[in-house]
Amino acid sequence: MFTLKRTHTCGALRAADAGSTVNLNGWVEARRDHGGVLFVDLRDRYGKTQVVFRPESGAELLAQAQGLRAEFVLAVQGVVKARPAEAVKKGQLTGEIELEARKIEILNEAKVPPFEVTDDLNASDELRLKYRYLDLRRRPMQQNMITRHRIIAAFRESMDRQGFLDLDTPVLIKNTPGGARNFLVPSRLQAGNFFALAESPQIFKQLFQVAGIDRYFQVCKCFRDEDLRADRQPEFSQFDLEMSFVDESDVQAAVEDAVGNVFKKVLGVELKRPFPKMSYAEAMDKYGSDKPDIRFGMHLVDVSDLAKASAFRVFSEAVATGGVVKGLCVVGGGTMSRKDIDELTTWVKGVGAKGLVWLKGEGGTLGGGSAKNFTSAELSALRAKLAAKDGDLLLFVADEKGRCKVALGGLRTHLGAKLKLIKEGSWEPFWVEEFPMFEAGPEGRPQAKHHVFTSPKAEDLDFLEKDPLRVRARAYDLVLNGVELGGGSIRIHRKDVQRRVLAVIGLEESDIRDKFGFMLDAFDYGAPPHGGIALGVDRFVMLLLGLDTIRDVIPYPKTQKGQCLMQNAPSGVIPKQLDELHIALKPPPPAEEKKT
RNA sequence: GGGGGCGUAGCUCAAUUGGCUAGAGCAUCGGAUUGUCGAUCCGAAGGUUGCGGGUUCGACCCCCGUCGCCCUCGCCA
Repeated sequence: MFTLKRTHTCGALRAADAGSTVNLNGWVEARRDHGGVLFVDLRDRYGKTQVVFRPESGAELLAQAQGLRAEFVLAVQGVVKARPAEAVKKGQLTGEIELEARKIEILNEAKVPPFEVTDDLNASDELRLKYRYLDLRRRPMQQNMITRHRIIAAFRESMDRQGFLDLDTPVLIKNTPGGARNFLVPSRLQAGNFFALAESPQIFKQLFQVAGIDRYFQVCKCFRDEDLRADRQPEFSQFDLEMSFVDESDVQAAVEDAVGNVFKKVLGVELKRPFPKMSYAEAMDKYGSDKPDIRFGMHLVDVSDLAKASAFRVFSEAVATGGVVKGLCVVGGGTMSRKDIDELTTWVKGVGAKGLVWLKGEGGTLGGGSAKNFTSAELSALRAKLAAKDGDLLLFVADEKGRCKVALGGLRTHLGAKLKLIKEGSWEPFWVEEFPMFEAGPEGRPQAKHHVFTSPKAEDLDFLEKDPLRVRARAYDLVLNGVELGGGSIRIHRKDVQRRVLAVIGLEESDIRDKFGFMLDAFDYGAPPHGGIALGVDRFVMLLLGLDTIRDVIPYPKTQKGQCLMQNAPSGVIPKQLDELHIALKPPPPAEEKKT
C-alpha cells in the first residue's frame, strides 16, 4: 500500500512550514528510541528530515516506529513543528523543524546492509562495487552524481549556444588497427565477422564535417580494452566535438568557452582566458611530463653536460650510452632523513630507474650522499645549475631518456603531493602544443603519437618521409592540475597528405584500402579543413570534485581487472550462443561461470 | 607481462620475536530509557585469520602456490 505520496522532499521543509500537514518519503537513516519519544532521520536525495514519534500520537504508531530499522523505505504523514529552541540542529537545512508523525506506511523493509550507508567511507572498494546501489545511496556519492550532471549540463549549454549539433554516432563499428585495443563483438548475421566497440567517434565526426555538419558535439561512451588505472576505465565518457573551416585557435576558443562555462556554473569560478600555451618540448624538459602539474615549481634541470665529463661513472656512463642526467632541487629538503631518501629511491626504482643520486646543500657547497664522488668544482657547478641553497636537497636520475623522464617527472609529482607544494583550490588549465607527429615504435618504425588523421605542421611536411620523427603535429592537449583532460588536433583534409602519413607508419596500399578506403573516398568529395577535440568527462568531474579516482564519479565502474562486481560480468555463455556466432572456444582456459 | 600494498567478526581495524581462550569500535539481537540527532546505559551473540600446501612442539605471524581488491611501469593513437 502506498497512499502517502510525498508532498515535499526530505530537504525542503523550513520553519515557515510549521503547522502544515505534509507527507515525506524516504529511507530510514537512523532511529533513536528514548522509550517514550522516538526519533527517525528520513533521507532522500535532497536531504534529511527528523521525524518524531510521540506517545500522544498513539501506542500503535509508536510500536510501528519501534519496528523501523536502517534503510527501511518509509512514507510518513505528519505535522511540521518548529523544534524547541534547545533542540535546533545548526548546520542542517531542515534543522529548525521536525515532522511530528501521525501515520506511517512501511513501503519496504530492508535487510541489514553489508556496510553502513553513512557519509563516512566505511567499506572496501570491493564491497562498495558489489553493492553499488547502496554506495550510491550515500550522500557524498549522490553529490558526485549531481555534480557530474551539472558539469555535463553546463557543457551542453555552451555547445548549444555556440551552435553545435548534438548528434550520436555508432557504437558498433569497424575494427581498425592502431591505437587502443578494441573490444570485439561477434556478428550473428555476418557469422565469422566482428564489430569493434568504438574507442572514439573519430572517423564519424570527421565524416560529419565532410557532410557539412560544421559544428558537431556529443557526450559519448568510448570503449578501450586496455589495462585500467585510477583514471582509466574500459568504458568511459567523452565530451567530443569537431568543427569545420577552423584552425587551432577556433577549436581552443570553443573549448575554453565550454570549460569556462562549467567552472562558472558548477564552481562559481571565472577562468582566465585564453588559456596559456606550452610546447611539448618545454613540458618534457622542465617537468618530465606531457601533462605537468604547474601549480608548483621544482623544475627538472638537465646536467648531462656536467655529468659527461665527471669521474662519477653513474653519471658519465649514462651519458656515454646515450642517456641523460637530470636533477631537481627540493627547496628545504635538506631536513629529509636518510630513510626518507631511501623511500624515494625505492619509489624511482619501482618505475624502472636504476637509482637516485642525492646531495644536500650545506656550507656553501654540496655534501652528503654521493658528494665524495665529485670534485669540489663539480659540486659548485651542480649547486649553481640547480640554484640550490644550504638546506636544499638535490636529487638526480641518470638513465635512458625515457626512463629518466618517467622517474624524475614522476618523482616531482610524487614530492609535490608528499610535501604539499600544491596550491589547493587553484585552477590553471593550459594547452600543450607542438607534439611530435610520430614516435619510434617497437621496431623503430614510426607510429602516430596522437592518431593517423592528425595534420602535420605545414612547415614540417617536407620531412614526412625523410625524417618523420622531426615532424610536429597540429595537435593540442588540454591539461589541468596534472591531469590530461583531453586532446585534439587539426585533421588532415587532403587525400594526398593522408596517404603519405599512412605510408609513413607502414600501412600497405591494400591495408589502407581495406581499413580506411571509405575515409579516403570521402576526402575525394570535398572535405573542408576541420579539427576538433575530445575531453574526458570522468576526469573532468573527478578534478572538479578534488577526487583522485574516476571510479567515484562513474555510477557503475569496473574493477582494475575490468569486471563488474555487481553483475559479475563478464561471464561465460551457453554453447548455443557460441554456435549461432560460429565461435569455438580454444580448449584450455574456457570462460568459467563465476559463482554468484 | 613486471614492481608494490592490502586481505583477521556483518563493517573498519588490533593482536610484542612464532607462544595463554584471536581483541576493540561500529553494526546486529535482547533489555532499559520522554528531546535525541555518531543518543545513552546494561547484556548477548558473532571467527575454517581469503583459499591450498609447507616449515615448526606450536603459525594470524615464516616459506611456496593460488584467488580477490587497490596503486604503479609497460600499455592506453
